[in-house]
Amino acid sequence: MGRRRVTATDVARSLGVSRTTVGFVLNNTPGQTISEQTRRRVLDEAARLGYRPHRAAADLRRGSSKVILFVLPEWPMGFRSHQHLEEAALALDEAGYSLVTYARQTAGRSRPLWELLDPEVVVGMGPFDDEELASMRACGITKIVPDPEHTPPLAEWPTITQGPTLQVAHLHELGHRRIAFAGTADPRHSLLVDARVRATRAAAHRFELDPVDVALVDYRDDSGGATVRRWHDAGVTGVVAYNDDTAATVVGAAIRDGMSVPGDLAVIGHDDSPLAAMFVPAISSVRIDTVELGRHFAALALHEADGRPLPPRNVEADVAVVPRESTQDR
Amino acid sequence: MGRRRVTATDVARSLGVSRTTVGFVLNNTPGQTISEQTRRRVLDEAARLGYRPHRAAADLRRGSSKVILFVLPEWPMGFRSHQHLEEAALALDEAGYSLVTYARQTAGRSRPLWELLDPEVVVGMGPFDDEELASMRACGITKIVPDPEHTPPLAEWPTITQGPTLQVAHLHELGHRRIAFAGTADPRHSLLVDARVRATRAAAHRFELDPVDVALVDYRDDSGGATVRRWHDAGVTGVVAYNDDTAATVVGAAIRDGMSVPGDLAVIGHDDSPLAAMFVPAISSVRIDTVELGRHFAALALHEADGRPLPPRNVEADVAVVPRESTQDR
DNA sequence: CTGAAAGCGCTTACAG
DNA sequence: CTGAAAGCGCTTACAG
Repeated sequence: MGRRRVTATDVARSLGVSRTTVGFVLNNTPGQTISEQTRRRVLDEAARLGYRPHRAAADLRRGSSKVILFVLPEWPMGFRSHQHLEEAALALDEAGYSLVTYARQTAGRSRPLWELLDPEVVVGMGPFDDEELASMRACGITKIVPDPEHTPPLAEWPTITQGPTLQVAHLHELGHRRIAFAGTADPRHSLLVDARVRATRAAAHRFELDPVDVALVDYRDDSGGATVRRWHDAGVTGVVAYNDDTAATVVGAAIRDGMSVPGDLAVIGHDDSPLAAMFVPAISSVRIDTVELGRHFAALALHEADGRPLPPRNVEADVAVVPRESTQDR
Repeated sequence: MGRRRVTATDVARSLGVSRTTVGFVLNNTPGQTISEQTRRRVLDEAARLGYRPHRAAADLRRGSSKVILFVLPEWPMGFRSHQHLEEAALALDEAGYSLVTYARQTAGRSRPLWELLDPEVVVGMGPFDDEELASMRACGITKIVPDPEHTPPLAEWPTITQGPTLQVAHLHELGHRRIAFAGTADPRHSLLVDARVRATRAAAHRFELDPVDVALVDYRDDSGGATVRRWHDAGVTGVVAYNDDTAATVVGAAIRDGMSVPGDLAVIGHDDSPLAAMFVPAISSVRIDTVELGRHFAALALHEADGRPLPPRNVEADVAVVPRESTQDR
């Protein structure tokens, strides 16, 4: 039990071959001509002894870690978004890299994971702020996705704009001419709220709708009620909500205020979370399928890591409206 | 930009002192007598050159990683639970360890993070299954919390039983004699559902309530509706829900079925998530404050890592009922 | 087809 | 108060 770890030297000694040979076999080093018999013997013996390469030693020698760090956005991701991480992990695994995901510790003063892991590439699912970039550079990390020098604003990322565009299209189709946007007051979301506001306004403009009023609501106070009354008085009939939580806040406020949903106010959320289906009335939403997105991020990371060809840019996610009671009467 | 990394040798050479001295200063090695002046010069020069220790080299030499890995439970944690991770990270940071959190990749076949990081201790927020334990042991990881040999079943962890106990007490206080338990059909939650069912039954027994019927509901089908009708026919008047999502499913089903909440059926959730406050009617819940829990886990980890005194066991979290409309009429 | 050997950057016992 | 040196386990150029 408490015996020291098995090293490649142990495997070599036990077999009477050299460490080098063992190394070549275990690393599948190209350009070497190890007899099939030796190869098998090494592999079998390594398995028998329970050999596992010592990561620190390999990293030290290699000079790099084979780790790719995915930094999750500061806004809590919808449950569905996690599937694109799985996709990315698979793609990177095949390429010999390990994907580690990192949720920023907002409050904690603990050191960011990139200091600890020496990742070869750091991939952000949203932009990095200056402090983070400085910290990465201090660690000698130069491979950063998206490229900090040429990151377009979030509001121009196609995967960000697709959802709001569909939300507006849905309301437009149902005959709404004056719509409003409801965001959350939670500051972690503010970047994304901003981006979706812009996308919503752009879409409304394309559909020649009235100017879009924007309000931030908080489920813990009456901001929802006040907002809903104001919108109603101003002739707003449709609401694009930042996400399903926000949509629920707006719908809840409207109902508590005696309005009918969707009669007086139609509301569409974003993410198609379980909440949207559970709510009474059930909340229309937008579902984003992000499997392809995961592969895209993995490809970007590999491009940075070892110069593989760049994947095509501007990937569009697979997006669909999920119509429910909050926009359409049964 | 592209210059190679700064090593401790660089710092020593630049100052005309030995590597050893630099090492002693940088590691704050106890029992050494470095002059304050030298100490300052080393520290300043290291900062000026932007020296950062090479983790892989230090790990290799030290023979250990100074990493403690927290494995998140398979059930998605409530947003509030993350605060105890922050607490733990702080406590460990002070002790010279780094905390890394790891969310199991359920679908992906990617390798678990303990293979990659060589953590000194792996801490689970719930029990590990046999496959995981085998994988850890194959990696030479022997320090595992909770101790796989002596882990009481989840249903006996005080932090698990407190919530259901309060839920039952709340319904009992309101005069309910026949209650039921609603769990989720989502398999990721099944362990925790089980534990809470047992705690609920135990509490109901203590209060001398009628036997507790248990049903699993799924917001995507009519299981909620069928369950609610069955319970109503059986004289059930109060429902302990596994969490707020489940509570919302039950409340939604009851309302859609024409029942009144809490008149015909009182429902209390668990976690005090935003959803509980947003729902119409607002859902009573149980709030668990887990800050102390974080420190507790950190202390357990440090005990394993370097033998610090064991913290007192059986910590109770700070728990409170948050009464809302779903159990009490306004 | 296989082996002897260098060296990654660090920590730390040992010797002044 | 400070330094010369060993060695952690690995990868890989080089030499047979």
